[in-house]
Amino acid sequence: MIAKPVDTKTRILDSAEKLFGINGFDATSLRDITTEADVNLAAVNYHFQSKDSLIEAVIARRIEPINQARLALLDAAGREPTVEQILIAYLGPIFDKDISPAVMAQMLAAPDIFVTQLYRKHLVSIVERFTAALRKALPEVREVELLWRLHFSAGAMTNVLARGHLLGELTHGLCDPSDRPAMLARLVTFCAAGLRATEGF
Amino acid sequence: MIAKPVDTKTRILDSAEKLFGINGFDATSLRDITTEADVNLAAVNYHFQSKDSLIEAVIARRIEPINQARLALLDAAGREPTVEQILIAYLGPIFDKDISPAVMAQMLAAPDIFVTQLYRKHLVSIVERFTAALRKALPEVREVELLWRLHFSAGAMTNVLARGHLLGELTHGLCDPSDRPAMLARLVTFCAAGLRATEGF
DNA sequence: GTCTATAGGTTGATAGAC
DNA sequence: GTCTATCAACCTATAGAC
Repeated sequence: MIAKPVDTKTRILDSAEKLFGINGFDATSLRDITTEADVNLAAVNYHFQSKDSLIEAVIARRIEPINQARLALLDAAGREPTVEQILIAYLGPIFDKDISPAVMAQMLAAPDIFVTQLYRKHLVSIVERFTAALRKALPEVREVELLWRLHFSAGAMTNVLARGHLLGELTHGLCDPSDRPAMLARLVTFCAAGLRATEGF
Repeated sequence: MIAKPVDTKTRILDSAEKLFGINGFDATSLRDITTEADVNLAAVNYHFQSKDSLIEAVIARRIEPINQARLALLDAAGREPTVEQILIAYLGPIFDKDISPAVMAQMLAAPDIFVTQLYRKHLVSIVERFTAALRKALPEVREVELLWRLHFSAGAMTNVLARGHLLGELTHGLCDPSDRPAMLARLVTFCAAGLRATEGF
């Protein structure tokens, strides 16, 4: 079997994704990326014009297939999906795809303008679809509460993507972050309970 | 009333905290900080030796009073605190103190070594105390589950600290992130329900 | 303690040969 | 498309005068 040759552009994207995830966008220089990818420094500007555009490209390459998978799962759950089905449709693809979770996490700390831009470009329509589904599944939860709780859920998801791998270490092996399906199940259980919570305590 | 003069060291810490929160650790240069603080560039190295030590100092200055407030609240809740009381003791001080939430969020995206170090230095003993309290309040939840759910809760908290202010904008004003007590109450309700969730679905 | 000046190194981006 | 070479700007950290 002959290894398929990978073109320069893809090699840059792969290396950038890897290094961005480890060290962040700012701390990763174009030189780091081109060295890792074993391509020439000038190639990155030839293919992506600027570092900012490269960051955008790294994210866009992963987020679009994930969004497609999300909608497909939501549709497959039928006309009246449960809270759990909705959460699995939203969260599952992120855990499935060979996305670099760390890159997603880096976005959390990126400047507001950058995050807002990405949200509007890649996420707003998805979030609207899923919010609508949840609204229907949880008619007893007021709209404001629902939106806040979605925000909390997104945070739980991001944190587990960003730092899940440390949890194994910090709990002396008791928690196993490499078991992705189990992690997803736990996250869904947690968020579903939070979304369904009764107000006031 | 005469304004209290603020010394150089404090001015550097204040400016660093502000700028780190907005642009992150890497993207903020010592020049940015000294310009904002209106002090000389060399002063930062005189007072803090290096940029890394400055980052450490910025975080340590805030985290220690918070941890003290946390333990005080936990103690004040008595010998058998409820899940809600425990959560309020842990989460409340972060929302109270005039900490820069954004700086806390930046830590989330920092390199693993840095995060692990900070965790071990400032958080591990606190987390142990709170985990023990929760274990007692939730005897029906297995240890592994509890640890995972704490991780989820921490994520929800961090996300709301880091990006809560965007939620107002993104929900067209429906959610109001400036109402901190309401935000805390919602977060506590959400996490408490998640922590108490029944396994399997 | 505070300053100026600068060393010594990195960065993103580009010009121009092949 | 890919390379080398280089620019101009920026960075952290420090030496040494006051």
